[in-house]
Amino acid sequence: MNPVEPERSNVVSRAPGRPREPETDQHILDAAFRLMAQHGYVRMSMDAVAAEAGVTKPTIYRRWPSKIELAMAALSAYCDASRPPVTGDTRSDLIAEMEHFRRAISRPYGMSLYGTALAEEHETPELLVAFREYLVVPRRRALRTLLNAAQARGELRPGVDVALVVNLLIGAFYAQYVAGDPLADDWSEKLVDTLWEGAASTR
Amino acid sequence: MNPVEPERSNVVSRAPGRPREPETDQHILDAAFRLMAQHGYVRMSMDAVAAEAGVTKPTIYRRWPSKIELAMAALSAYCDASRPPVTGDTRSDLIAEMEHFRRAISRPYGMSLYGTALAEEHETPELLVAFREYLVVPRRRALRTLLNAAQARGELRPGVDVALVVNLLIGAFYAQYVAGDPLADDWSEKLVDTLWEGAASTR
DNA sequence: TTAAATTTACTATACTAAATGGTATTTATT
DNA sequence: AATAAATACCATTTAGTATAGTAAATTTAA
Repeated sequence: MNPVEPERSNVVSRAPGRPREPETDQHILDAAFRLMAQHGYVRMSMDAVAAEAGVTKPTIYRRWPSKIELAMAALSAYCDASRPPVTGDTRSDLIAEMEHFRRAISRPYGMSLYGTALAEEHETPELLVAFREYLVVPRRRALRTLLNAAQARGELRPGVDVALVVNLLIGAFYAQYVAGDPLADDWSEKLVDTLWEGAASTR
Repeated sequence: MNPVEPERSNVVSRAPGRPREPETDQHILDAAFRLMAQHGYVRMSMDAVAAEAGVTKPTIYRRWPSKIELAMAALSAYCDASRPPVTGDTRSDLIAEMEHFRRAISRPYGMSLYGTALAEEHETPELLVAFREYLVVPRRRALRTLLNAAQARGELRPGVDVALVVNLLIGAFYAQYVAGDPLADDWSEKLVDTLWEGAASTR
């Protein structure tokens, strides 16, 4: 997933020859990510990536052997490991995590990446695999950890499937977006509370 | 959204000239829908549609003026108005509707269409608009109707946002699919029950 | 110490082969 | 005569490559 490193005969001493421009890797990855989110994988052209990164095409191909490799590297590089801190209060921790998610998909083109990853499922399955690994799994794992802790503290109704609750939480955002409705500021709070208390009026 | 009809000076008498092949419209729409679902809108080529429909490109362009118009027509034609019957039992009606949905996105390429519609949000926004109108809105409306009736019967906890419950129900499928996990046969039932009773152990 | 040789990175440009949306022209059918 | 359909075509775009020359680093030799 990382750029192809030039061979080195000696680990300590610098390799001979002109060293790579140090900032170029990131410029290319940023451009690729942005163009893929905005236009989709198919419409992300290598010419456009080169132009936006301020380099030429051979400079890209020196680092990544193909368009799909570049796209996967861009997803990997974007992978946002920063998560909201865990306090131990289940409700506020869930809301914080969902707010983090809401802001992510409220960014410009924040949801389009989901689209192109799903759309490429059959043509370019590696893209969906990478997308899941770098952008989907980390958030799901964080939510699962929160809910497992709540379950250990006896805060969950017996028999509740934690994975299903994760799907309910995350999916509600997808559904709202797919429907074309806006994600209001108090959405995360209402979402967590409704799911926590349930929809039914009687037990 | 319908194919362009040739002008007719007289409603009763037949229009002059060679009549259109009667089944061609549907063949083209079927091919367009299938190819769009399988390969995505960008990769759905007019040549491939023509080949799969057993016609030539000008035959398509006689009916729809452009690729995007054909794609929207294909979505419209696919629009599945058939819904499971409503019995009045909220739980079983919800489960039936969700099972209907589960089967739809479990079909081959059933979810890829969501992907390409989302991916085209900025390049071809008409596609997402049509997708919402023909494939998203009908299902959401059916669920909303079910839940409104339940609410009128006092079956919902006071203050519950019906639109939010719709998002929770539908979105859970999306989230499961995006995560790459299979949609088991008892999914709809577990989903409805979990959401109905809530996740919390105490009131 | 210094200059040349070597090695690698980068730019610029052109190119290929294939695919694509759309059309002008011709032929077939009623 | 009038319309539908088929053939052949066009202009453009695209991923990827090839070539020629320049820039920046190290290695080697005088």
